Amino acid sequence: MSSSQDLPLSPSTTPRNSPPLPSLTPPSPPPPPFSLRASSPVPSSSPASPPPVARAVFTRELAMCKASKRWRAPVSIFEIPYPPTAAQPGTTAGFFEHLESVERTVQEEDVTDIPKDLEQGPLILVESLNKKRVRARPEDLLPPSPPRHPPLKKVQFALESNASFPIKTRRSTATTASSSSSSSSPVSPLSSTSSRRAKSTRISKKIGQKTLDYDEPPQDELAAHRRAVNLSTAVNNLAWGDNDSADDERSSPEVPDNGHSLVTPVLGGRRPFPDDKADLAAEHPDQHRRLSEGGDDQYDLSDHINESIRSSTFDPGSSNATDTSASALTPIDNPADTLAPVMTPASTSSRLSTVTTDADLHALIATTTATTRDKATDNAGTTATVSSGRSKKGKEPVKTVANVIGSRRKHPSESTSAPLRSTHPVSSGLPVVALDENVDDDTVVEVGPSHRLPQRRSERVRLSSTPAEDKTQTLEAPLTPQAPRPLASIKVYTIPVNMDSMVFKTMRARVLELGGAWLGPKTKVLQADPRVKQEVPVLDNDITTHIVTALSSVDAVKRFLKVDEINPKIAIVGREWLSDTIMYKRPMESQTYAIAKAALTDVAAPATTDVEPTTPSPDTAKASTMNQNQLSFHEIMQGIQEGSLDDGDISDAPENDVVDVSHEDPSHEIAAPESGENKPRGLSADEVERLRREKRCFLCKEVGHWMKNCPKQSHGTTKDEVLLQIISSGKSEGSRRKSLYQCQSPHVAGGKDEPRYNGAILEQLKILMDHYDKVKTKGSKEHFKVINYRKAITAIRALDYEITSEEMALKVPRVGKKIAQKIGECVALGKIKKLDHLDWDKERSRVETLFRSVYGVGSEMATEWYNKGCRTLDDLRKLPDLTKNQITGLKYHEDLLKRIPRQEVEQIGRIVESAAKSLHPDIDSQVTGSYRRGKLDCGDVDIVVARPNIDNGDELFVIMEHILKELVKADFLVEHLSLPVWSESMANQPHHFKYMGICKLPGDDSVHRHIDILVVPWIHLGAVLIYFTGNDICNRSMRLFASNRGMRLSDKGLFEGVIRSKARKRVNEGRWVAGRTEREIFDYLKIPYLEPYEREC
DNA sequence: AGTCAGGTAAC
DNA sequence: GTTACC
DNA sequence: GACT
Ligand SMILES: O=c1ccn([C@H]2C[C@H](O)[C@@H](COP(=O)(O)OP(=O)(O)OP(=O)(O)O)O2)c(=O)[nH]1
Ligand SMILES: [Mg+2]
Repeated sequence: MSSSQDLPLSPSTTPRNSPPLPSLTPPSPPPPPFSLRASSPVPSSSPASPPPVARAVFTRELAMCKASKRWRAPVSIFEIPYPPTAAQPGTTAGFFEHLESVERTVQEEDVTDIPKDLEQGPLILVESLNKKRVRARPEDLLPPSPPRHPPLKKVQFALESNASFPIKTRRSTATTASSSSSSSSPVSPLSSTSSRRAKSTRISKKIGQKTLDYDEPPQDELAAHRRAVNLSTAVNNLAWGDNDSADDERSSPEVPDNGHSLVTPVLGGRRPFPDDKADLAAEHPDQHRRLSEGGDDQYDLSDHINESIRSSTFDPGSSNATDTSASALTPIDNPADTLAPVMTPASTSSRLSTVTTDADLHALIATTTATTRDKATDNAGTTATVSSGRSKKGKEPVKTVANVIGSRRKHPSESTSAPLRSTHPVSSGLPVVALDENVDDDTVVEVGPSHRLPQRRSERVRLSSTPAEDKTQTLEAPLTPQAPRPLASIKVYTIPVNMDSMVFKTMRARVLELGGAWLGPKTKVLQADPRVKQEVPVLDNDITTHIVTALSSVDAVKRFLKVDEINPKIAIVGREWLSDTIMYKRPMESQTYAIAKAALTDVAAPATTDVEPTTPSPDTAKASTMNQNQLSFHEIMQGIQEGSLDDGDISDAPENDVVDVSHEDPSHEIAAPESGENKPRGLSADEVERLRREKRCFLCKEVGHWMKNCPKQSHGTTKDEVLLQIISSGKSEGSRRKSLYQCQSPHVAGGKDEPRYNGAILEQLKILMDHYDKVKTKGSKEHFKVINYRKAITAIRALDYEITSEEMALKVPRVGKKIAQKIGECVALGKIKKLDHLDWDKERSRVETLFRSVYGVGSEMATEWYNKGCRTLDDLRKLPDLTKNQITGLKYHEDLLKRIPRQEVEQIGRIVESAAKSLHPDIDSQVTGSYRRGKLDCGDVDIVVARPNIDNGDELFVIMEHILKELVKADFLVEHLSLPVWSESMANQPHHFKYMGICKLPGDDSVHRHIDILVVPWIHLGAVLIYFTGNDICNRSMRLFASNRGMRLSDKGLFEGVIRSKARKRVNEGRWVAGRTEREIFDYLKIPYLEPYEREC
């Protein structure tokens, strides 16, 4: 059982000091990147026993914690790091200092090591945090991926599964709205037809608007639109009181429930998968092992729950720990810890995996309720004696819930919708970076030799050299003007429409520098300028090689150029072609970036960013159109009408698709794992390396980043960071790390007190900040002012000493002249002068703050409404133009303002998890957000869901759909704030689905809670965890850090080779380089790994 | 003087 | 394109 | 408002 040996420690699990490099580990079968549910080495803690290494870490950190006086054994580990109110002292400074120190490290090494590597060819130097170096092949840097075959299998399997999941008969009636009180679920089965989706889009909109009149709402109307109603509509109506109970009856039965049939005797090693995906599991046993082994037997549900509660010590700390199963299986070392009512990752996940039926889910909810109540009785947070404890109070509710559930459950056979079809060929591609395959070979670039340019040389171009020569470029001599002219063969005509002017300008500059010719407009005229069209240069059909545009169709291009025909030899490509061409310094293969011939819909809007990389097939246009039609989750579920594409979609040559997918994926901005790289496949390893180097130089030279980066890399870090480091290291002796733990000890007792220093200062600065926040958040400057106040406040809060003078304050990172002065006043006079002459309208700020506390109401509307005379929430409720979210925000205003105790967060987490697992036991979930950072209470519940090795949108959407359906059915989700959207283009690509809504645990006295659920691709999990764990300031800092190095960090991963205009606006996508695990990203950025609790910046 | 993250959904 | 939110 |  204990499979600790199976789990190569994932990078993330390992302590900072530990060596293992993630990417290098995996031999053939990629190791399970990690488990969502990481239990980890958090500072104190002695959760379930972790694998050896992790254990060592535990021990070490535990020792540190104990060293700090305040350590208390039996308490939840989170209480230690987190004082109730304040973030731990030292954290802030620590974070920045952290980045700062990283910068140094990077510089030193980059300069010396990299060159060396280059000489050695294909190898790329990778440095682990602990300075341990390892050489890895480029592909090792990429997500380990499964090989060429698996992907194929995946696809095929998807197809098969489709067959096995016959599309449910979509009883449109299911869409009906029901009263919230009623138990039925409004959710209807999912329809998988693509065409339907397309159609439904519009319908839903209509309906959506209609729902706004919920007050007087014509049930008839609802009935009329029944088929088209989407989930949100239904639910909202339901919540608002509209109801159609009759539907309940109908819909429930009709909804087939796969969950049921899927249930399989769980566990026991490689149990077969419930569905057709079994073979997939077989292929990647590792990935499935974790959960499979989690529990060998079916547990009694209540036992699971109790167990998880009892034994839990959910360690939010570790990120993608792979030791999940290990910890799950290992006995708990310290019984005392088990008292903490924290969710145990391991135990929970493994055990919950047995929860596969509705009944189980409901039972879980019921049990949860009981548990909750018991705990409420208990001293929160300490003991959760579920078994005996929950008797009276607990039972009653449970029963009730159970009954309800029971009735509802009678239609367990409803099924989850069939997996969405992923086979559509057209949908498989997105802007492709033509690197895969042999770029060199296909050379093709239609640019056609025929139009080889004469000598129309662009400005500063020098003699050209082949791209290959570029490789000579080194850090030392990066930007020689005599650079080669790799783009000498192209003459581009770029249409500025839908492009940012700075981006346009930057692209032009790059093209000229690289030897290309620029035939179109030299600048982008402001849209407002009506003359824009008149200034468009005439298209030269003879010499132009490429037309670059953000327009969505060739027809649109013709219209813009005012021409009837365009020389077929001219490649009409999306702007991605140009940015990639610039990035790689070689003409990309045009076809990949070709735009649609014609748009079916005239909506040629935002095609800008993602031009369909369609192949010149007739389907192209269709595909792009379809992409524009996004359907809400709901619409799909209902499978509204019949669109014809449906069949075509499904029947589309599966085999070809399979093949295509495996090969095309790499082209996606987020390279498929198997592609081996996001790096150009057709390029030799050294060329790849060269590109990497060039990127730096490139950036430096052109964009201006280089100037900043270069210096940084060569000498110092940015001032901010250096300063911080010096300061922080100077003042609080023992490294920040230490301070981190140190801070935990002093004041942090579990209680509520906030034993922090500088209380008066913090309080007054907060008032000022709030003031500025109210005044006008958007006026650009005020916005950042508020952010900086927040940073300063957080930094001060993290201090472990009292500030006694202005000078002293000035030394604190992120406290500048002005704030230091204010602090000086505060310590000297007891009050910040400014507070006295704030000429602000106190009433206004009070009211606007109140308004803004309503979900969906921001500063703009708050101000507007105040100006209109509104003063109370009731005034707002009467407004006619409220959005749906504002309506629900008002409806649950009181509840939503309440903080959520960790314990409740865990309960909610378990419910969502069980819903997810009821579809597939190996689906994993983790509560992130402030919970994972260890906060004692949270503003909402943030949950991430993923399934090992599942990356494509279609499959993920099914998971999301299933979860929502189950939770709505269980009356757990009572209102939707934002629903996941589906479009055909997501099918074969990684895609994130986000749900935001309001949930409520069973029980009359339970509070409505805001919940966010993300269902994400496995390969993006690390990036998502970083993003969703936050905090926001930490995210922004890391992103800025990446940005300063020509990279980009988002929830999709870490990208390199990102080009930005002078205004710092991004010009291209960049190449995906990391994202599977958190550690992978930290490593690539060369930032020492930060545990979640260290991310409270 | 210019930067201050990057993304999504809803309208 | 704006607003609000993560 | 802090920092480059
Ligand atoms: O502007 C933002 C807001 C949030 N996030 C990320 C970080 C954050 O941790 C996570 C979840 O957001 P949420 O609003 O739930 O914040 P939280 O950190 O979980 O705090 P709270 O306790 O208020 O939920 O999303 C961002 O990246 N940028
Ligand atoms: Mg949160």
